[in-house]
Amino acid sequence: MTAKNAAQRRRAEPAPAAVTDGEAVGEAGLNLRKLAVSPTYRVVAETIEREIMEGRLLPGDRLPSETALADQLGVNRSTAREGLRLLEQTGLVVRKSGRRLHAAIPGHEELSTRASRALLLQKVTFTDLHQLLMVLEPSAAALAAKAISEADLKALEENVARTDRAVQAGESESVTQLDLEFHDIVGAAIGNPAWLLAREPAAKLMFPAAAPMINALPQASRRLVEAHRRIFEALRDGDASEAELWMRKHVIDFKRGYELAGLSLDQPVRSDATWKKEGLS
Amino acid sequence: MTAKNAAQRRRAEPAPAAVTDGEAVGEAGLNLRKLAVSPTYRVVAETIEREIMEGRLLPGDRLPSETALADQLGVNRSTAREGLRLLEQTGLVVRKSGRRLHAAIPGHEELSTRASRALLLQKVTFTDLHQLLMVLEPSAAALAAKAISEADLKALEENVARTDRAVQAGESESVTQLDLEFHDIVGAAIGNPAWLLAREPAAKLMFPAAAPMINALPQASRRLVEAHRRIFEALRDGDASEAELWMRKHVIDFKRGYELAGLSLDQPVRSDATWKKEGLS
DNA sequence: AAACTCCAACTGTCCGACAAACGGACTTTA
DNA sequence: TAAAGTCCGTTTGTCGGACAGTTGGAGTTT
Repeated sequence: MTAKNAAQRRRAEPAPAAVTDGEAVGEAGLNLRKLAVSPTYRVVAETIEREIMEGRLLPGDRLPSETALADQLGVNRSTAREGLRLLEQTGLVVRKSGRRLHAAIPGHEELSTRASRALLLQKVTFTDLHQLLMVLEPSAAALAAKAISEADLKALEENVARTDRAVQAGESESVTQLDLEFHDIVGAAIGNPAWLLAREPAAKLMFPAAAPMINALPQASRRLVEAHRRIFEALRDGDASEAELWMRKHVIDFKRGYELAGLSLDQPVRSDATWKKEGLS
Repeated sequence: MTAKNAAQRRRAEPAPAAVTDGEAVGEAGLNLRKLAVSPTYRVVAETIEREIMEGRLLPGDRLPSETALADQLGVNRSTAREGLRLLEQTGLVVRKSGRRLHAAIPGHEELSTRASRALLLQKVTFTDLHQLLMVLEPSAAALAAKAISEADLKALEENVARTDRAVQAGESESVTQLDLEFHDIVGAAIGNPAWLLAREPAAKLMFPAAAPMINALPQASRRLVEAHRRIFEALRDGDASEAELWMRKHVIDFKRGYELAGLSLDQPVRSDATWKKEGLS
């Protein structure tokens, strides 16, 4: 073997794990601190996490093999693995090409998926989502007008074209998907990660929730395309207030359509499509 | 033993785990699908996750013991554990009273902590955060004016008083903390989980980032208290536009102060205080 | 009914094993 | 010589089994 049995000397000693202190005592009196122990696997995770947060492990770097890691930290491989599983879910480590683990920074993709899920469980209503997006989306359009790139414009144009076709064909599934994509592109065009993170979880729930509406009200989807086109043109021309205006109309219209389709605004939204193919890979 | 060796019959058979299919083939041709396997521990996690998402496991319910779980799913306890670790990080299961695991719905607390961390790693700038909150906070104030509860009003009033004292005492640490809290209360007052989730990660980073400013510019913190007080009064009186107005002033002023204090707007924000005591428990 | 005792059931860790997949070095072929 | 093919050491995924320390209750005593 290479250099395996490094810190493994303490034989089978299931000690209550390391000690991460709670808080120092506020006032005078006893010099004790509420000592809180974390299970070792968490300490492992936190250790690696720190390595990444503090830049000693850069995104893309390969992590040590499980055995090596366990060895360095002086824990059993099983324990180290549990720690890795924690990080894996956080998105701080990812599987590149199947096996090997690499350090990474969690993208908004993973975060917003989890956030959406949480919102679902918290029984957000359509009204809740709409209230938020009613504020965010028009501003997003305005901001995007100043910052959008050629590439994004092109993507938008194509999106509008495809949405148009999907509407003609009456494919409600595709329409909602493309609708979501349209708004995502606008949001991303601002180039502000915080913004993206703020809108995406809600958007992911609200836009797909409208699938039934597309079926019920054919003219709704036609208005949708119209609005998208106007927004696209405004963005192309760098006309912030026009973009904002149409986006606002669009979002308002969206709610109206939802109501007209007989969908209840204050019921918790259902998930459906969102989760179908959402494997963690 | 009770009923342990249930599905354990297949002896040590490290099969490549279950098969969660990729996507069906789009066009004609081969009837194959890109088959993607997930490791068993993920399948375990996804299974339990589904139980929770679909309401068969309600928040608060005790999960089966690890052994029982492993038994039911026909996997080894170690594997089941790894699955649990995934869920643990997601917040879908929590430790109530130390040991036993209970189902839960992830609160905005955990989500926004992770989101903030991600934003840090993505090197968000102060400008980014401000751009978002500049849109969200004023609207939040306006919406809160219509919806705020007595309890929240009381909390706000107290917060303002304490902030006032902290400013007098020149405790910049407390001031930023209280500032953050003030805005959190306003955000929460709307009673919209989606809203909370949207603003919190950014708020958690932006407001604390101003600690140095409080020290450098004493009058800045005085203006801060003044603004908070005005906002509180407007909310108390149900005056939406006044609340919005002052919140907007306040947020604008915040940025000005930041600049005047010589802090650079387009540098990635640093973490500091945010992470110090952020253990996962 | 409240307080106390005690034990079975759990969790946290560790050890050891092994099949399958992967990655990279080495060899053969065009 | 570069492309294609082969082979073997690593590494990951799973499994089985063990054991110390805690904990939640059942059962008992006050």
